[in-house]
Amino acid sequence: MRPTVHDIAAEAGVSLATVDRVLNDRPGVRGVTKAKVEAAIASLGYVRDVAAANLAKSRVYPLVFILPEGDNPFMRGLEAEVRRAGLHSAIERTRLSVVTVPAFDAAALADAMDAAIAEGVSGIAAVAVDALEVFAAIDRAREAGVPVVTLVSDLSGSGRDHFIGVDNIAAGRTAGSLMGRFLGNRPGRVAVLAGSMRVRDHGERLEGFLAAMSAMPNARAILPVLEGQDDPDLSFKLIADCLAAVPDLAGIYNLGAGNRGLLKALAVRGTGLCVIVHELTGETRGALESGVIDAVLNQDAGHEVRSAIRVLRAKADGLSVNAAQERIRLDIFIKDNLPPAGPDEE
Amino acid sequence: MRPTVHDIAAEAGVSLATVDRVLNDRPGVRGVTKAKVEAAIASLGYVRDVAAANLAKSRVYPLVFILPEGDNPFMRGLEAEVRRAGLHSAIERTRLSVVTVPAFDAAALADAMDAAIAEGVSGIAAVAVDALEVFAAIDRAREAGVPVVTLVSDLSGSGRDHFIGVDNIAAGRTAGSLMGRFLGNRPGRVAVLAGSMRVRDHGERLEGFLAAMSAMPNARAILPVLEGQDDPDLSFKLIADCLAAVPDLAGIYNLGAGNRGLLKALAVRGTGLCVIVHELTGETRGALESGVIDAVLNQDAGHEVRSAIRVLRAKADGLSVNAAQERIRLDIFIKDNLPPAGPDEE
DNA sequence: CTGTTAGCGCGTTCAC
DNA sequence: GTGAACGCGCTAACAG
Repeated sequence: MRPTVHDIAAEAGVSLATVDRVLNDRPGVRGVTKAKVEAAIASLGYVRDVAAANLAKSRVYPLVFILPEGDNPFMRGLEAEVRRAGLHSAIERTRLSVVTVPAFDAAALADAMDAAIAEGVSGIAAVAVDALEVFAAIDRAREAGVPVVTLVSDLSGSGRDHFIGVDNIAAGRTAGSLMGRFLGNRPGRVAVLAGSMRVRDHGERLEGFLAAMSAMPNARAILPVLEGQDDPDLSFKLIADCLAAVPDLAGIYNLGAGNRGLLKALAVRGTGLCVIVHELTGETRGALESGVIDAVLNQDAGHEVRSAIRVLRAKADGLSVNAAQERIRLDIFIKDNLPPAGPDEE
Repeated sequence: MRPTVHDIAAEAGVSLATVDRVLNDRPGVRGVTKAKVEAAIASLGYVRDVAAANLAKSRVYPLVFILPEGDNPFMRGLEAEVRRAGLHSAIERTRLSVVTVPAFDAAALADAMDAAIAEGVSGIAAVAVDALEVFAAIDRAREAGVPVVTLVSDLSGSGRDHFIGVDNIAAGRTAGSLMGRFLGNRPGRVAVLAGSMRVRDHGERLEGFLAAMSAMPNARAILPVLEGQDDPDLSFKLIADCLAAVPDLAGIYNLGAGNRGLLKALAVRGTGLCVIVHELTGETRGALESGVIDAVLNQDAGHEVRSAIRVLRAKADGLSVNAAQERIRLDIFIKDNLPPAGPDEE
């Protein structure tokens, strides 16, 4: 049996309450007493039983996820993962809720954050929009003692406690590297489709992609970036026009959403191209299987949600997080290592 | 607040003990009473608080991992992950131990399993060797009520409760697909290095690799498989000889261990080759960064260990496991999406 | 067959 | 400053 608070109390010659005060770093303990207790803790190798502690506290953690609304499949997948995690909320003593706001709408995001703070949530996870209103809302949360993590798209430089998502520069590099190798010495230019350069993750991916492509042995021309606003219809039009206008097109990298439009355009005329996109969804999975898409770069939404919950709980309790363990990997999927379809769609 | 056993007792008009008997499916309850309690459980939407239950039981789960000994870096990494998971054993009420046995030694593995059963462990995770002794030992564990999971290399057809590892046929296909695409229309033959065809995972990887290569648009000759017995020295010799004897060698796939020998041989003369190997270790990481290796296929040892623990605990409690959640993914790493080096070495 | 009671390890009033 | 006692949700003795 491992040591309990009783053992420590006995070892240190004090009562349970005093041990508890020392353990939770609360006032009302003399320095000498505290030292005695700490010595006992160290010598016995005590580790607190978190489950029992939570049981005693009977504390619940209301956590809110603020996500962009709309039909972006990745975001809807993220939402589904939050709901799924909510099923386990019982055992984890956490109560999860999702709030959706218009995409790229900084004011709406800030409002949602303020509402959450007012409600007294114990943590906020949000897909950050790069705007001053959001910086300010994060600061207000900080003042209110509510931890904030950014999800998928970061806002470094703000007061957010943690970022949960992939290294987007590395993601772009990975795409460029794969594109270069898959194309080999085949001639032709490459097109890049983005959502909007106004969000950080897209900008970072582009940066990494261009760097990797230019480092390839075979120099290759990259067409000016197409901005599809993550909108399927606009993306379709941009790609269709591009396919018509660029006879020697060799590859396409879509670093944003809007895959549906891209795939629709490729269905018309899209063989022989090297196509690399982000996010494994029902659509991209199908296109990977049928050979229309060559590779999908993915961030696991389920991992991200669970990581956000762990981090927010830890921060709410004032604990430190193991950054290495919370790092989100960039998955490379090709037709052959595609995992079986998940419950929502993956 | 969610309902507790007290609420159920009140709702059903019985005592706590009766509720507990029904919940844990223990005898000594009349059919009518049982039905009443079950109705109350359903109507209140009760879900048991596992943490509290474990606390009350103060049960511990002694789990044993049986791994091949020797300097196979992947296996040592697995062992390190078990030790790391052991640090959390406190909170999970699990006591982890590792036993190493000579690699490919079925009798030693069977003995270790019998010893574990005799010790009264509540679960066994083992890297399976494909032999009758092991089948028999698994059956004995089953009779003793001790759940068994196979790790990394499966033994389907045996009585093992679960397999934790990657789909090795898909892994081979993935390697073949990447090899084919990376080589493109470059001419040359491809060599395959294996440990031993006597273990299932190696056989399955080869099968997948050959299938994928033959499905490529450019037909390419594959040299006869080299069996390095997962031994660095033998692997070195085989590859060095191959490099000398095959002037038009274009690529090498190592589907087993022994990467150290392979890398040593490549250091002598190994530029311009497409090299794909398994398992991300300190060695393969370095070779990936320096460009000697083009891709590493990996199974996350940490995930595997944690999955094994979850599955064994569930089986020990007679619970069902969510197979989809426990599936181990095949990671593809290239230079650009390499995660930061982990605590042990990755 | 069913109910009572005493903890599991910890946090938290309250008194002293 | 410090300590005793109760309860979190559940299980397991022991009565009845």
